[in-house]
Amino acid sequence: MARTKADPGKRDRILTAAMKVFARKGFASARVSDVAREAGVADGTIYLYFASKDAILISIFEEGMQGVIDGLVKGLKGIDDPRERLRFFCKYHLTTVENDPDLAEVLLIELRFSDKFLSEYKPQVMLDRYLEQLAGIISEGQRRGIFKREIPTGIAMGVVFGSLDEISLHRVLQRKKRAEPTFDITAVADHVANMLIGGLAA
Amino acid sequence: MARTKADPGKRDRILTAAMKVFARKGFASARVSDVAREAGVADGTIYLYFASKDAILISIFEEGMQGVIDGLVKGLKGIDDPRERLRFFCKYHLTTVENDPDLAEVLLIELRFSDKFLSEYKPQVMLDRYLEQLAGIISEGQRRGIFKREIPTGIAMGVVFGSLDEISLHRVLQRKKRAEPTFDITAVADHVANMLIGGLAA
Amino acid sequence: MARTKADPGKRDRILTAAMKVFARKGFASARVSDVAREAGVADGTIYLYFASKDAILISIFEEGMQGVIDGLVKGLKGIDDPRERLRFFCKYHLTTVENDPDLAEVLLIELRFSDKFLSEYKPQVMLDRYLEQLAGIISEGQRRGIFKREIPTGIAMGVVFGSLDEISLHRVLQRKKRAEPTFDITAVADHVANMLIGGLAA
Amino acid sequence: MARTKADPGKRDRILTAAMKVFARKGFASARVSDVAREAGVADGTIYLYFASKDAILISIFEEGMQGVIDGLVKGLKGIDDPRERLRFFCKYHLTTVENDPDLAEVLLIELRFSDKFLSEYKPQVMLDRYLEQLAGIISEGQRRGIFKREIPTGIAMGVVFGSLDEISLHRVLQRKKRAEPTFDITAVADHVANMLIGGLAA
DNA sequence: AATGAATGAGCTTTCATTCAT
DNA sequence: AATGAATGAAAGCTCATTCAT
Repeated sequence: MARTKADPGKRDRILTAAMKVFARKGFASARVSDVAREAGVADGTIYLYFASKDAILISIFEEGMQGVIDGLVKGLKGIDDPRERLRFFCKYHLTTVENDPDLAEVLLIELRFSDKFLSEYKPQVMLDRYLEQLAGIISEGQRRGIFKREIPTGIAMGVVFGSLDEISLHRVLQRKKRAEPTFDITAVADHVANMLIGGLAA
Repeated sequence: MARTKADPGKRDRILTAAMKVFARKGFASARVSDVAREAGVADGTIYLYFASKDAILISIFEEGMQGVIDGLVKGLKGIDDPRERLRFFCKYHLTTVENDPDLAEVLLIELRFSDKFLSEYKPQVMLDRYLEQLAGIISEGQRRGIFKREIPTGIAMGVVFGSLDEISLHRVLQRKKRAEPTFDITAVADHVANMLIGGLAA
Repeated sequence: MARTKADPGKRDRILTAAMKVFARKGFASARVSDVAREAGVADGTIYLYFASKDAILISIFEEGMQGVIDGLVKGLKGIDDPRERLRFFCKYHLTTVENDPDLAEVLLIELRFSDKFLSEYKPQVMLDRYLEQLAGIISEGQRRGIFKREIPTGIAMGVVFGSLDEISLHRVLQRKKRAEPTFDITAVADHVANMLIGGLAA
Repeated sequence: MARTKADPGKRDRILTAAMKVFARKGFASARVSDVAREAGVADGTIYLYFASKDAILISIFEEGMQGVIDGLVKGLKGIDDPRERLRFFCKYHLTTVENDPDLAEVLLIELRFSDKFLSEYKPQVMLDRYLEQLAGIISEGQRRGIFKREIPTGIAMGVVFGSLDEISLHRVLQRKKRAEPTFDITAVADHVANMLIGGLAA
């Protein structure tokens, strides 16, 4: 029952394969045997490392988000100005998506809607830990009088996160159509950050 | 075979039921018999009005988006100032989602990712018609020197649409958890519009 | 329950339509609604004249075979020489198939194998009444010393009926491929009769 | 997906079971689950060896006819006199049917009418390869002046094949009614061959 | 530990039959 | 008598999961 000490490299290979397959076909339409083929293992082997198809998705959520959050927290250390912290958040989000689009797609899409088919799992929890960081940046900026106080923090968070999400997603989808992106991702991040900082500036 | 002159009310009932069910469980996880039960008809009846499960989803896309676009275009008529046009876009988007959250959820989620399981259907086309309106608002504002010219239109669109999408989605998800929304939707729309206009203002 | 005095012309139209449809697609693959459309009536109307899809097939069997047998018996009246009676049998069989290929196809194919899907119906009964005539011709010829006595009557019947059946079927299938038949049907009948009479002649 | 190196015995067991079931109920009325039960496997297992229900039937056609044709060709080797070749053809046909009546029934019945429900498959091709052998026997006999030249070869073929087909079928159907056959099959073959040779003899 | 053939529940879809109009 | 929309019981097929090897 997936409580095993087996080759940890194999567990990772399955997880990576699953990201790729779930990103390509969507979780519900992906088959376990697709994941197995992609990982180069037999169907049954999957079940030595994961209890079910759902469990694979959940592992991607937990471990993927954890990695993303860790990187974010580390990057924010040492930046003080809320404007620069916000700019970093934008850059971090967009480059992370750019660098691991399969993980990004699963996190951005499947994670958010997984409550539709995953009963008993609260995916929001991991996402909230990510958003907490953003909440901190904005509310601190407001406290310091750098960001407008009249805009409710939750709404500002929605604008920031939504912008990044949409732009990430757009690039991911473009990439699938093999379209060459018009702008370099850091240029995009600066434009977005400028616009958001402009909108928030007191 | 959808070759029927029958009770158009029944076709609508099926479509409405399908929206509800697809919104609740996601298209891939929803069963045709769920839709039938929700609509109060027999499973087979569905197939008198729609050729397949996919065809139901596509009808929701086409007819739903068409209604949304028509309403938007009509509402924008008579507004001249790009700032006010943008504000109207925000309000329209958010109230539309608020008023028909099932339709919104299907359009926002399933429409965008349907290329993963619907072969041969290009959902993006309808969505693009909606986004064209937004593109028009922003580029006209830039032309008139009201909005910053240095921000690429496509990126600004991503920020606007992403913000609205995220906030809509957030409210839809909150509603499912039966949480009382903190703000009235028009208040939210104004905050969002203010922030976006602030970010864009030349 | 199909016990009706309604328009007998309509009953016939349904029967004729059913022959056509069953001939074209086979009984099992034909749909009742195909028959209805071909007959120009509503699906439900079928059930005012026939108790079930099976009942239509059985009616074709019974009424079709009865007509064929009546014509055969009438034609044989007045022919005395067993060789000429056999020749007439061949001609009659082949021209009947040629003139009403839809009926022929249903009788030749579906009737003979209907015990596979029609429980409780003995199709052989009607066919046996037809074959009885052939049995009479052959055994009388043997009795009179015109046909070989050493060949068992049943086997001779099989050869005669099988020949005609195969050739009929072959022509029916050719017709479907819209191939022009090489020989006129009466010429074919004469060749076959000659060969069979030659094989039987004492 | 039939992409398997698995137990070839199982594939054969499914094929044999399918012959039995198709022979008993007809292809169209037989259910895949009937075949599975008869073969002693689960429904899904069928699909590890065959892509569809149709594919099972086609495999029976191809492999069954191939075996029959191979046996015929081998048996005809070494026989020179067209009369003896024809006699062998009769014996071979009738004993083959006698020895594997399920296969025979599927080949004789379903193969010939499969164009009614199998789109895109030309079953006639395999049957024609069998009939080619017969055509060769008859036309060679005619060339040598042993068989009547005035009878068109195609018609003679129809008589020969139809006779054998009818008699085979009759025995198959008798067997189903558990009636004891009156004659040994080789005796029948000799009677038939005598009659046919008599009819053809120059 | 790893395999992959086998399983069978559950899905979409079809179509003979019914029945309110 | 006639209609045809509606029904719902199957049927073919898929695929997550199991388990003998």
